Amino acid sequence: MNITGLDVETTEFGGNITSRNAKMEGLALAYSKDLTEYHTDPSKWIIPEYIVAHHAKFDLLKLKQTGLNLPIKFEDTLIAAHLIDENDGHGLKHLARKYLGVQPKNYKEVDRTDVEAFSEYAKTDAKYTYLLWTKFQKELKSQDLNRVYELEKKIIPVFHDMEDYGMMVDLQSLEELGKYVSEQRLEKQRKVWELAGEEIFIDSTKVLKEFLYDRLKFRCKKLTKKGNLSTDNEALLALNHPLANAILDYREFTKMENSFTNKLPLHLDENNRIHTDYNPLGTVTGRCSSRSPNLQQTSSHSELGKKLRSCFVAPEGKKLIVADFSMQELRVLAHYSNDPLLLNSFKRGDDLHETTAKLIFNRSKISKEERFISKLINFGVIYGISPDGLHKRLQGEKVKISIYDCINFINRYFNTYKKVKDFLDTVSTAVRSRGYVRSITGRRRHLTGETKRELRQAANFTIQGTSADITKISLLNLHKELPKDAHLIGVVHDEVIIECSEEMAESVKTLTIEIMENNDFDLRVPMKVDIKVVDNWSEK
DNA sequence: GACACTGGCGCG
DNA sequence: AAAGCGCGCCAGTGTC
Repeated sequence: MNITGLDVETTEFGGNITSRNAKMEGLALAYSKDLTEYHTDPSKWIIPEYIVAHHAKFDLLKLKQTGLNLPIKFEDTLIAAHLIDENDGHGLKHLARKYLGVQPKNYKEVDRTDVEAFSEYAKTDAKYTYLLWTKFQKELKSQDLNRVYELEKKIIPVFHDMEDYGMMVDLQSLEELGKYVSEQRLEKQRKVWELAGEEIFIDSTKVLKEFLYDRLKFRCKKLTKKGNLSTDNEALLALNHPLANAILDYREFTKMENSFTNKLPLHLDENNRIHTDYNPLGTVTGRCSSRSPNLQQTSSHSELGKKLRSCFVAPEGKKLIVADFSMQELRVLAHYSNDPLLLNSFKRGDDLHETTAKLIFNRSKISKEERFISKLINFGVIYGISPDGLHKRLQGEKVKISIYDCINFINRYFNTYKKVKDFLDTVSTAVRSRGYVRSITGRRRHLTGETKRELRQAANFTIQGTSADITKISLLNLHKELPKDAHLIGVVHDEVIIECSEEMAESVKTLTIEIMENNDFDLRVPMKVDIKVVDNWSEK
C-alpha cells in the first residue's frame, strides 16, 4: 500500500475556536515529493487508504467530524518524532529543517487570503510529512521503538471517543460552590486585613513579600528558585504566625475560585459536559497531559476539593465507575527490583506502608505516625528522596522528626529492601553507559546520568514510564472490550473514569477490574484495582 | 494589546 | 550550591 502525506487545514484558533471545534477548510495530500494537491472543495475530499499525518490525533479527528471516511491505515510523524527524540522540538517545520535540510515558511508568514500561496503552503506541509515518514520509519525500527509506536497510534481513537463523550458537570452545584467559595474568600481576606492592620493586596507576591519581610521584619526561611524571598506555603507555614496562616487560608479559596469554580463553566458544552483535550505524549515519561481544562489537576484532597469533585456527576439513570490502580508505581518498583519482601507484601495483599513500617521500625505493632512516615518513604524512593527532602515533607505535615532520624529511616529502608538499592544502581549504570533508559514498552528517555538529578530522573522514568504504559494498555483494552454504551470519560494517570447505565454498572465494574488487572507485560507482581460505582467523582 | 516570565499551587 | 519525579493554569508583573 502506498502512503500519502496528509494535512488538514482548518479555521484559525482563538477565542472560542479550539482544536476541538475548529472546522476543516482544506485537504492537502502528498503522493510523492513531486505530486501534491490541495482541495478546499469538500467534494474533492477523498481520503487515501494509507496516510501519514503530523499529529494524526488532530487530522483524523477533523476527518471524522467532517464525516469523511477514515484511512484504513495511518502513520504519525509527530508520535515518531517524540519517541525518537523526546527532548527535541516536535513541530513539523523544525523537523523539516533538521531532517530534510529545508527552510520552511512559518504559518505566520503566509497570507491566508492569498489562495495560491496558502495552497502552496498546505501542500508543502503534506510533502514534508510524507518525506519525514520515510526517515522515521527506518529510525523506529532500528531504534527498537515499534512496540511503543504502535501503542501510541492505537490509542488515538480511544482519546477521540473519550474527549468527544466528555464528562458531565452539575452546573447548579458548581455555581452554588462558586458562591460559597467567593463569599469565603472575602471573609478570609477580611481576616488577613484585620491581622495585618491594613488592606494589603494579598494576591501580589511582590506586595506580600515587602509587607512580611520588610515592614514586619519576619525572617523568611525560604528562597524562590530565582533567589528571592518566598511567600509560598512552606515559607508561610514556617513563620508559624496567625497572619501567615490566614494568608494560607485565603489562598486556598482564591486558588479554588480562580482555577476551578470560575473557570470550569467556561469549558462546558450545551449539555454541561466538559471535553478535556488530552495529549497522549504530553510528557517525557509517557504520561498524558491534559488541558482546556486540565482535568488531571482537579482538586481532590481537601474538603473543598471533595466538594469540587462532587460536581462531576453521572447523568440521571447513569453511574460513574471510578477505577484506580492501587499503588501502581510501587508495584512497578517491586517488579523491576524483584525484591522478595516487596513482592511478597503485594502477593499476600498486605498493606505495604504497614509492612514497611514494621520492617524499618522493627516492631509488630506500629503507630499511625510510623505508618505515615513509611508511606512517605515508600513513595519518596520513586522520586529519589533525600533525608532533607523527607524531613521537609514531614515538617510540612507537622510531623516532628529530626533530620538524623530521617537519615536513619532511609538507611533502614534500603537495608530492608536490599534489591531496591540494586535496582537503582542498575539503572544508574545502564543510563551512564547507554545514554538512555527504557520503560517496559521500550519508550526511551535520553539522559547522561552525569548528575545526581539525572540519575533520579532515570530511575523515576523507568517506574513512571512503565506505569504510564500500563495505564495506556488498559485504556486500549477497555476501549476495545467494554460494551458499546459504557464510555471511558476520563483518565488521571493511574485512574480511569467510565460512565454507563445504572443497570449495567455492576457488570461493567467486574469487567473493568478484569481488564485492568491483566496485561501482557509478565509482571512479577499482581496489579490491583480499587473501584467504585458512584453518582459523582468524589463519592466513596 | 500581545507576549513572556515568575511565583505559586492543583494533581498523580 | 543544592535540588525528590512528572505536568498545566492562574494572577501579577514586566516588556515591547
